[in-house]
Amino acid sequence: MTRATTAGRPASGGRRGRRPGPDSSRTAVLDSARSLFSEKGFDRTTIRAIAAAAGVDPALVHHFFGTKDALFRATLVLPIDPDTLFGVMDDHPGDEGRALVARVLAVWAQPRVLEQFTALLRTAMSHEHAQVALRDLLTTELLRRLAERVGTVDAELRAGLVASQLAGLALTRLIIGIDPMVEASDEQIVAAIGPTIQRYLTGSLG
Amino acid sequence: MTRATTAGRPASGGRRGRRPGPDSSRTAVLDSARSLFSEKGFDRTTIRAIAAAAGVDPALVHHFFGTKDALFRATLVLPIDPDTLFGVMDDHPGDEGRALVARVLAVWAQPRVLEQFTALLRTAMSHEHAQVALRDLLTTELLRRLAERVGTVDAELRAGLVASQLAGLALTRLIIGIDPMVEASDEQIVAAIGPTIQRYLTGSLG
DNA sequence: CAATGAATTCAACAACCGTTGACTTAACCC
DNA sequence: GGGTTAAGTCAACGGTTGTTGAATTCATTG
Repeated sequence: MTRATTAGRPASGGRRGRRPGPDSSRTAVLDSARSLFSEKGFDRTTIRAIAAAAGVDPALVHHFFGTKDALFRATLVLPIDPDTLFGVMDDHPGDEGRALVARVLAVWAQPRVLEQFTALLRTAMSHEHAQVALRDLLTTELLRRLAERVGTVDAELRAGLVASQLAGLALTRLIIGIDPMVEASDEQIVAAIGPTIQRYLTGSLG
Repeated sequence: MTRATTAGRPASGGRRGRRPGPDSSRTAVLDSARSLFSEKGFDRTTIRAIAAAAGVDPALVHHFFGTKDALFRATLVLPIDPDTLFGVMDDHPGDEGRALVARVLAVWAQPRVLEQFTALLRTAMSHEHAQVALRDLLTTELLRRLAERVGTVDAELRAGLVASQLAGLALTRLIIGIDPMVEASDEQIVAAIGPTIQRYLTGSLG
């Protein structure tokens, strides 16, 4: 419960000046921004809407973060430790695929992470900055580490295939909402997609 | 070469009134709109930019299509015949996965189709209309027909899994541009992803 | 060749957006 | 407790956007 203010619309009564009490309205702005960016994407989210959701004046957003792009970037300090993500693979030799999928689903279950990830995914579709950011994130953080673990000649292609299946899972399950993918249990997803990842990692691609 | 005008910026010299010659500037607007929607998505594409690319006044766009949403919808008369898409599966019994992937790649090779598809995908990320449109397109046109062909009890989940891998392929290869996925040849993609689709269709999901 | 209608442009409106600068109030430090 | 600094608001500017209505020119038909 780090949320300050009741997140209503105007300010606390319309008064001016500094707020009394433990005013962490900076994090309130960040939370509202994360939520709105995640829900509507970058372009359809206005600074005024963020400010209103945080119960704050629009000018305060600029006071804290400067520009809208900067606010978006501040939203994206990702709490996903790649080593934690891939470390689980070491614990299940021969069954890395299922382990990785289960891990990914567990990570997406964290609301904060889910919001950041969907916001990045949504924005990356039409905003060049986010597109580059997502590509770099996938390439350097994900693909590179995966390729290192695989070690074979076609490691990069294998890592790309893994990314493609996981990206498609995110798209159909989190963003677009294809019914059977949304309603399927985590266990069903792991059972269905795990072997695919396993084959992309270590199987034959011929 | 159905394109009219040289697609410059203003009009033909700045004159008023009706243009002489075979005025197919309506389709010029449609082409420009398709191209820009595909490149930048719905929100970041302005009617003024579309008009400029078509060498036409912004007001003409409204004269033809009314609202911006209507123009977008007019852009989306999809030339993908689902039966043509899935018909290829009948010709390769037991190898439907590879056949379907190859077919999908061939369809994406058509510039017109590629533009419409990427525009829809980009816009579906943040625009509710397009999101519903894409979901319905996938669900009724794609999943339903796929499910009919599969016929088993878990047909819907299987169709959803197919959609997830194909959507991820589109995302990484067409939109975000993950290097190994872009540079891979069609044959490599078919060889790698075809068996995945095959397993989702007819294999064991346990 | 006059008349009708459609194609096309011009100019502008109203709304909204991101951003800025001046101002006010509270918290904090010596 | 006075002074400094940061939090917070207000009002407004300049730009862009979707959209509209009137005016103008061409194609077409009788």
